[in-house]
Amino acid sequence: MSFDDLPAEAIRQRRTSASMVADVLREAIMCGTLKGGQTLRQDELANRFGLSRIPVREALRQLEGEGLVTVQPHCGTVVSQISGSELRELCEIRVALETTALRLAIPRLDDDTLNRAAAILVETDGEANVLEHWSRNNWRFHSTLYEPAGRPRLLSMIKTLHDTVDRYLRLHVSILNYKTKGQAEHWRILDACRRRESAAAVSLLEQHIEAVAVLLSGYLGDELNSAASHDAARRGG
Amino acid sequence: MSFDDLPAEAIRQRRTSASMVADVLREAIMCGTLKGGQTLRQDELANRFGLSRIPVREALRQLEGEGLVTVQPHCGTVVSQISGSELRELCEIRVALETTALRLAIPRLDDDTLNRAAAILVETDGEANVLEHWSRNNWRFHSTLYEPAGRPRLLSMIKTLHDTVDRYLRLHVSILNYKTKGQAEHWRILDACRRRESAAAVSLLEQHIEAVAVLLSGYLGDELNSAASHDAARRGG
DNA sequence: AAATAGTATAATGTATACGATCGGTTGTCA
DNA sequence: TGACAACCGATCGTATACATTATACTATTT
Repeated sequence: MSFDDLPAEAIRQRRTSASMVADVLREAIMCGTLKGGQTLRQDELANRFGLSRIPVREALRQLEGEGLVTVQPHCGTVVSQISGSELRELCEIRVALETTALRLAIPRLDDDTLNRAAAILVETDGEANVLEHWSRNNWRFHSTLYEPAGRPRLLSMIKTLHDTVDRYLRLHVSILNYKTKGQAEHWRILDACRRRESAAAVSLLEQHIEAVAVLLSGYLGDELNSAASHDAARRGG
Repeated sequence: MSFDDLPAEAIRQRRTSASMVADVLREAIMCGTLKGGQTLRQDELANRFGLSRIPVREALRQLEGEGLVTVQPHCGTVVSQISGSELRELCEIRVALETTALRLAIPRLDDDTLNRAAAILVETDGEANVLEHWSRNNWRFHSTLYEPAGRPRLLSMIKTLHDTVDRYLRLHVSILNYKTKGQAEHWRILDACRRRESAAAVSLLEQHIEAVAVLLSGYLGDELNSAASHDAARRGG
């Protein structure tokens, strides 16, 4: 993440500075460079980017709309922090949406798509355990299976959820421990897809996402587990 | 929607002008006062609100983050327009999420909640066919059933989807034609919930939302129907 | 000594002003 | 006559400057 020469880059790419600031901050939040709860001072960001506060403020507003930060009037902007129970919820939502996508996609999966998905898994098996590579290939695999469903909005929502969960997975889980298990699950899902066994594939996918939730439970602890047992505690107003 | 004295109102409510502009514009877009495809000029909005363009720009950025408008650099901001196939997609997503919410909620539905849901339906049956009342009570009924699930993020996502679909429903569908059918479906869903018949309730809910999609199909026409038959046409990059 | 009011400082919110970009129009040239 | 280039108005994007608000510290009072 380079904070330098942003205005020049903006001009080169024919985009506004505000958009690029939003991109950089979004990436930083997703990567964990900017951690949840951290407050963002406009002046500091503006200096760092070599801009005035105006485009920085607009970027922050956009990120607020995306739910990545919370702007508190006169009190600064803080990076959104997700609680354990919310993460578990996001996994539940992922199950609902991703199983829908997979169900729609399976009848439309052609050999080319299946081979591309397999190639991604082979590539992931072969390469070093770099966090960024794993995250990237993880999403590439999932989205390859979902894309044939032909549901762009659904895919976009899934990606947002996936990224958010992934952000916490990166911070709290040792990738070395998870990669083997995760990859094995990916292969099983792919096999079920190959055999066009929709119910089996959906079930495996559900377990796969559920496993992520459990993994996060272990690291984020009590709040998550208690939420699972008596989840009526957090009723929305 | 009053565009006047917004700054004074902002001070009174201890909020920023930008937030209030965002609220007013969001409401206007949701109500259909600002129609999809319409371009929003910053100067005009600023004059109307009695503000400079700065808070207006920030409001637009926030709405962009929420997906309600699209900011095209140097070319203005346009109110997002949803195609028929996208609307159909949103209904599919609603089915996935709302059935999940209802499944989680049914074991937790107590008599008080069921009575409140029934009261909303009785109230709706009794009152005049005013668009706003119907929309409002429609959401009140659904959310009353989902809230006991204790999933605030899920509920929030459902509300966003509900509002978006509702926005088009209002514009294109005569409420007089739909209210009777919709209410009848609501009563059937509530009955299934009363009997704690989860599968039946979920199935009825699915048909209820599906009916909305079909209704919109009728009004938005060809694109929607073609999307249903060969939906791979719109694959996302 | 503790609590409260007042003040100073730092950060945010907004207006004004200027520079940059886009779209349409006009004029010229082939 | 058609196509292309230069101009102009309108609109957008950003920097600067000022107003407002919150926080922390100090001083005074009880």
